[in-house]
Amino acid sequence: MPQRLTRTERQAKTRADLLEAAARVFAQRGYDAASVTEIAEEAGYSHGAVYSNFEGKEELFLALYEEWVARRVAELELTWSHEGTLAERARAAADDWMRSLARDPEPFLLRLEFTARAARDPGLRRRLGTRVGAVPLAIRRLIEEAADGEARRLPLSPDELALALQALSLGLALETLSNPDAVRPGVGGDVVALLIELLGERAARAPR
Amino acid sequence: MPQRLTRTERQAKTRADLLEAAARVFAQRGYDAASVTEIAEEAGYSHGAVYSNFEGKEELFLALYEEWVARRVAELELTWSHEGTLAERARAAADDWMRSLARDPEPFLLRLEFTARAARDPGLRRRLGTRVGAVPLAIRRLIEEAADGEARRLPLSPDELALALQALSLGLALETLSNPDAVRPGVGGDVVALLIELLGERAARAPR
Amino acid sequence: MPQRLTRTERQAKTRADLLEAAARVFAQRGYDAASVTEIAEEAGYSHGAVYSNFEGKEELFLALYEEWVARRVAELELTWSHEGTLAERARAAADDWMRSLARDPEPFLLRLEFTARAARDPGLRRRLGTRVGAVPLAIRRLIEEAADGEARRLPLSPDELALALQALSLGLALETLSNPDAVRPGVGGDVVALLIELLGERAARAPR
Amino acid sequence: MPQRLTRTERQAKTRADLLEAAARVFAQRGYDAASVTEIAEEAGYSHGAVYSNFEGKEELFLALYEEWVARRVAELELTWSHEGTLAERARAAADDWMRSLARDPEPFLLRLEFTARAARDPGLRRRLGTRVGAVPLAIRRLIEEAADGEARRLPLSPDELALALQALSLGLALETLSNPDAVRPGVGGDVVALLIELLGERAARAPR
DNA sequence: CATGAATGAGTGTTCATTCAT
DNA sequence: CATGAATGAACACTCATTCAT
Repeated sequence: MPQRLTRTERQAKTRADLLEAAARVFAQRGYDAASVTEIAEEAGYSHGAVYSNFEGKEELFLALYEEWVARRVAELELTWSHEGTLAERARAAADDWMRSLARDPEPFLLRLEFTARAARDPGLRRRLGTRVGAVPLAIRRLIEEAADGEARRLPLSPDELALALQALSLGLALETLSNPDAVRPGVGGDVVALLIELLGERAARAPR
Repeated sequence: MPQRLTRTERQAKTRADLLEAAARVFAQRGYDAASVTEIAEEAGYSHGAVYSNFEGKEELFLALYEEWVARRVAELELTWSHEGTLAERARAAADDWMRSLARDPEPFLLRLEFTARAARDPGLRRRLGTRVGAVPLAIRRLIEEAADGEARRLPLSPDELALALQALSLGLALETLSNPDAVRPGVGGDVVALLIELLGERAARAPR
Repeated sequence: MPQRLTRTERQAKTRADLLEAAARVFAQRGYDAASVTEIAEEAGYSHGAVYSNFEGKEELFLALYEEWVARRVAELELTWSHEGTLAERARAAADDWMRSLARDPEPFLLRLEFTARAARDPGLRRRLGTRVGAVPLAIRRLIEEAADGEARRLPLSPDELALALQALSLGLALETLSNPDAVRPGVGGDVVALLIELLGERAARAPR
Repeated sequence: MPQRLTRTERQAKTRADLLEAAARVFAQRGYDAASVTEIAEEAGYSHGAVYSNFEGKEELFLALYEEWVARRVAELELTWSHEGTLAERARAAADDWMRSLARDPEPFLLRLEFTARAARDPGLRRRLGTRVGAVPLAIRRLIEEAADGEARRLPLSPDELALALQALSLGLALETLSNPDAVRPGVGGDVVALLIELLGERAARAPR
């Protein structure tokens, strides 16, 4: 039984090892400065192993990024799953995001590198887009789910509310990176919660 | 008369020529792919001229970026200078920004590249920070100036309102680049104006 | 009946499939650029199959080259078997060679590559030599067979006449490849026939 | 005076050094196996120097090959310049060629490599062709010059005689490389001289 | 016999930068 | 100030080959 699937299992292990090592090395050096050889050696393989398991450096990165996005979405769903009003949940999610950024900014930094790169490479834009798009999709879904009694009446469609919240989060992340001192911890949650409360107040006064 | 200041003028001309060429080449290729030689030749010099006028490629870029920021601030001030309420001005500024992004995304793309790069290079972070910081500074100043009768009563300090508006703009820019179809033109202005109106409504109902 | 010799037959089939695929791929790409994997896949196997049936890439090529030489010799013999004088037969053979070169220059090109390579690799020289040598051998044999009444009296031994005819053919092939326009079709046959006629004329005037 | 042209002279020296080193390294290893770095180091420079003086490895080779061809043509003209009949001169030239091949086969081997390569690369074919073509051109010119009284009456145009002599030489070179034992030293001269004599004899008996 | 994961040798090229002129 | 020859660091990728299954 432990011998079954040996072939396949071993390959899966190699792949996982490489992804783990890639996470460390990309984080430390950035995409360009990270060499395939260093990643492979960090994982205990020859660089050729990367080419046996991925199309190349870019695909390795994209596979890794996909994992990060999935993890981010899972975190978001976990945070959101706690009880509370829409505003409370959104505040929690925003604070969560800002904390994750402070703890480990690398996925976001690498996203920035790749967004710039993708703007000059249509093929990459498509491949990156399908990964990156998962987060706003999840946000919209969560808002819609939470919206049974609440969000439906807001003077902003779930779509555009999701867009605005995501934009606020990304923008604050960018500002934090550019000038950490200018962004008070907690301001993200405050602004997000305030926005939703304000929307709620207007909805209350001017019901459809 | 045309010969006066020849020495200094000539150098200034070379420098200006190089910056102009750099703008074209960086925009077309991105920072890494733009070669010093190509920039110099685009300007009609040899690559050595770059090293006579700038410390190196990075300083050339930073000087150029400084110009872009100054231009962006000037545009912002111009847009803002039109009559109107705070919300109207903010909407105009946001729409203006999104249009400038659609027309010429390169300065923003290059900022993304450099933000990521700066996160791993403290010296660069400092040098980039002093340039990039000019925009949020200007936004805050404009809000404060416009706030004589209006903004002072808002339930958000000018500082944090400026931060939020800037974050919204940057975030929408990032989303536009990642997935152009997801960002309706005009949504930036709508959200920004809505936020300010909502703030105003609450202020009206709950005066300090 | 269709099941008989399955074991051996199947292997022979694989080997034959690989050789056939190798002919196509080597011809299309040249030796270096042809990859073992592409050859194997062209034949419908994995690259490992090549290593089960041949020592490696070089041996695969040499086996293929041997086939080409055998085919070339067979063609030569067929052409030669038509009735005629020595000069007529030689002309036909030369024209035949030049046509086969125009139709499919690859075997000759690969020979050039390998001749150069063999000059720096004694082991390869030996292995290539035994294959390549079959053609001049055949030429000499054909000349001798045809020489009953004729060639024996020529002022050049069959050996050296064979050498000269072969040299003429190879040299014209090389010139054709280097500058196709400089080599009129048919010039090969003309020169070869002329040489033999001239030899015959002298022999007639100055019998041994 | 020794300081004048320093800049230019120094560069010319570098270029010459690199060509000289390239001759040694290409000869020893063949084109593919010769690395740019080894050539540069053999000449006492960094590999970058190659790229300052030549477009790349291929251009370096082609420049070198051009020199070889020029030297070959010069040798040919020197040999030919000795007094004698057409047959005597052609014999001397052929023997000379075969000796130069025995002494230093590398230029010819490299030509074989490049002929094969050029057959799959039209751009290279053109660039190689202009170099290689110089030799047959010279042969034809020499024949025509010597032909005042003699060659004009031969039953073969100078063009085609040049072609035949060149083909014989190239073909014998190829055979020598493939199987040195099969090619008696001097056979080249013998055959070439015999061919011309035979042509002369027929011309004498059947004057135009 | 055939497969395919993993190995690891091998290299041309680009380009920012320096510095002598 | 501007030139441009020379430097040298840095790297993804291909592919023949091996070997466990």
